[in-house]
Amino acid sequence: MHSGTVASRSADPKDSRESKNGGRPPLDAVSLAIIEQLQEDGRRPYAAIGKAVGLSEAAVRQRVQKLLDQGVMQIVAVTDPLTVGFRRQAMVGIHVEGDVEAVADALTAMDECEYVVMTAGSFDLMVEIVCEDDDHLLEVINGRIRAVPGVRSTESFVYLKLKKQTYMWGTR
Amino acid sequence: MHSGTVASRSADPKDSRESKNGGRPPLDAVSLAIIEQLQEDGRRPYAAIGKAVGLSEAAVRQRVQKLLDQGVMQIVAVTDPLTVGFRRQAMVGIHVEGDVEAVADALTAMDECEYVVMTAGSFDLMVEIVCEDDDHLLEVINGRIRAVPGVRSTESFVYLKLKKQTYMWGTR
DNA sequence: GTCTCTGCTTGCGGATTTCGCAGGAGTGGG
DNA sequence: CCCACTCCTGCGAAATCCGCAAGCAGAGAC
Repeated sequence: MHSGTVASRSADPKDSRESKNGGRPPLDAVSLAIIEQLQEDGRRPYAAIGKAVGLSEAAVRQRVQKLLDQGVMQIVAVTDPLTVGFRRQAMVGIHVEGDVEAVADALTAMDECEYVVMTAGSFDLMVEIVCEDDDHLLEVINGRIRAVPGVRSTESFVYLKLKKQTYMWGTR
Repeated sequence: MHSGTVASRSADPKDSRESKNGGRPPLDAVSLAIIEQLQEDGRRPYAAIGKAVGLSEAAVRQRVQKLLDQGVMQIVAVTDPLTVGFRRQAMVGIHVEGDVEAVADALTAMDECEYVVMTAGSFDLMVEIVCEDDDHLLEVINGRIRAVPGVRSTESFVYLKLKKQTYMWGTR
């Protein structure tokens, strides 16, 4: 029902330059503040957020709902995978020949790829892999990733220890 | 109050091999299921989670609280930084001489480092940097990171486009 | 000017959820 | 056996969520 609002926006000719990253105006200052609140505590009640950002409870509720619908943010539990039983993680740098985006899409479709980003530098693509054990990791990297058409070569960086993991941009 | 529980556990001699990653038994199956639920929706009510994992509402609440207190998981809003006004991101690979962990700690203390991990491979450390613009990025990488004692050299991979970002391990 | 659209506010009530606390069951130590 | 500890359940009271309605203000379009 809320998505109807978004759809009507897309129909607006002025929004034709809308791309996948979301061609919407960078983001309102108040919404930023709301996101900050939820980055500190994803379960913080709407009333408390409203008090913090200077909005009514209902307004906060509407904004949060829209932000979620639009995919601008998501409220989720995050963990250190090592703690949750995934014993092998790695960052993999990839050299691509041909269409980088196509390769990225193929990797995105893999469950074990938790993070996929196109980069400038000596790698065209960097992906983070989450696996249960060494065999699994080997199978994913040497079996599946290298099998993707366009992947010229890969370089792996197995995780030894996760030192920091935050989601607090804007909170500074 | 709940932290007291943790402290008493630490006092147990059997837990002496407890390290920073948390020397606790890999994690209960039920807790795993709870985390899965919260990875799908960080605001899902305790009663609904309880129904899904076969526990009472109160029990789920206690478990979640403990998981949060222990730092096993956190419930937060996550966004694509590009959407939120941070226009420059980069992964930085670092070669270290001397104590890798000390360097990692120094980088962890920097606000702009969102992600710090010790790796095996041609880099000793990989860190993800979130900045507002090119100047900021330059200052962080060439000014601050390289100034950390023990950093021998760095290699940067500027983000062009974030293709995937999930937090759904265990959901497969 | 008027009309319309969008977004915020206030207020409301009912359903739902959160939260604290009083037990009860199971375990391991002395 | 008893104690201490952990984990669970059940149950009210308080707070929160959620939908809805009416009113208002600003921005455009015409």
